[in-house]
Parts: sequence; C-alpha cells; structure tokens
Amino acid sequence: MQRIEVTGRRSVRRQPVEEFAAALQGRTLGVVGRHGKFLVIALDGSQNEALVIHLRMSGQVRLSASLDGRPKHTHVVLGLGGGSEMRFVDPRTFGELFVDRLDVDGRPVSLQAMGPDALDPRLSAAMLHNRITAGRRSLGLKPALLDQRVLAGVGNLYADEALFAAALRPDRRAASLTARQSVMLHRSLRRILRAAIAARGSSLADAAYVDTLGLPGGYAARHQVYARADHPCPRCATPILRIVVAARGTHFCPSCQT
DNA sequence: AAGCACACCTGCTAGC
DNA sequence: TGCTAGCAGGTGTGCT
Repeated sequence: MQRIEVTGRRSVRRQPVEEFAAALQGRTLGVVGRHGKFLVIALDGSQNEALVIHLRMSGQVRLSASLDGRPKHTHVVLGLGGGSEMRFVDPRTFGELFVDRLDVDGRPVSLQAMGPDALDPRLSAAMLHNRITAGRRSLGLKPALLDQRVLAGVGNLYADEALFAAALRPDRRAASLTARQSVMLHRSLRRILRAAIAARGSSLADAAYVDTLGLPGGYAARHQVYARADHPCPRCATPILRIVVAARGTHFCPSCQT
C-alpha cells in the first residue's frame, strides 16, 4: 500500500493512526486468514505482522476501482495499486482495524485470550465439552457459546441455529451439557458454519453484510429459527419462541429443544 | 470472580 | 406525511 487514508475517528482505535499507517506503508497484503470473527491479512515484507479487521455489526470490506464513488461511511481506504483500493465501510462504527504482530502459531498477539476457532480441525467434541462445561455453575449454554474465550467465531445468529440443530435449549445451564449432547452440538456447529460460509454468509433484512464485491450472502434463506418467531418449527411445527438471553434476541423451539 | 448490565452507533421500522 | 421511540448486536468495561 502506498496510500493509506483514515478518515473515520473510531475505526482505528487500538493504536495511534500514525502507527497504523506507518505499519502498512509500502507493504503488500498477503494471505487472508481468520480467527473467530477477526480477519487476519498477512503483511508481506514485514516481520510477522498482519492487518487485523473485525466487521462487528455493520462493517464491510469492499474492493473497488479508485475512480468509483465511495459509499457513505467509508472510514479507511488502502490504495492497492493498479487503480484499485480496499475500503472499510461501517455505518455503526463498531468495526475496527489494527496492525498486530503474529505469534508462532500465526495468531495476532492481541487475540491470544480467544478460544479455538469453532472450525479448527483440532477441536474435538470432547474438547468442546470441556470448554463449555468447565467451572460454570450458572452460565447459560448460549452465553457460553457466545463467549469468544470459550470458542471463537460463533455469533448470535449461528448460536441460535446450532442450538436448534442440536435440539438444545439456549437457556439451559452450560454445565448441564452431557458428553453425548456435546457431540451433537459440535457436529451442528460445524455443519452450520460450513454451510453458511459456502453460501457466503447471512445477509439480513438490513443488507448490512455484503462481500468484498458488494454481493449479499445467501444463507439467511436457510435459517431455521433465527428471526422466525411465531413461524412453525421445521421439526415439530410448534411456533418458534423469541426470548432475550444475555441481552440478545434468542429464537428456539420450546417443544423439541431441551 | 464469575456473570451481568451497559455503552458504543446508525439505519430501519412500527406506531401514532 | 412526518415524526419519534424502539430495536438490532459484538465486544470492552465496570460493577456487584
């Protein structure tokens, strides 16, 4: 990158903007990876550093011709050369970008407290079971799934979908999970996350999520319970219930999820 | 010390 | 028609 523009006040907040820009100046974007909900883009020509991006609720990473008009709420622009640029667009300004060092495992050092990624092939059902149930007397199952220190990468929407697929109530105690139920949950989480990625994500009614080319994802059409309150349960036709768990809209079947 | 409430923020929608 | 209140949620912080 030769040209780094940071116009938004909040999008670069973990480090001084000058430091952020200096770390990117003259570097080339390399391999694109992910840990949990954080995008990790290696910086070639630097020593084990990466551009780390979290979209939070409304962030978008867009690739466009530099000559194209910039969308409203464009907060950071990285000139990529060849007349193209990468733009960080984020109406709600919850999202963020920072440059971080990578540890020996290739994980940004700021993210070391995070649990294993939900799709990490090394994460077994037994490990998931241990992480969810360890030392938790009163925490609910869904809050445990949403805790990125327990498991990285599961947000509100996919927590609801995975719990439905595993036939587990979101408001049951995390510690009550049996080993057998953990196997179901492990399987459901992976199946749903893989299918959602294959469908390029869930774009909801607000179309806040689009890919780098501005295209919406197609997974929302396959949601079984999320944002489907009062619709019949796909398994047993009982109306889907919406409750609030940990201050988040939570959707489940009160009949076949236990 | 685990677990909770709340702040952060804007766009959209429901309701008057 | 035009306004406003309410809602959406990931994560960091601060409180109990």
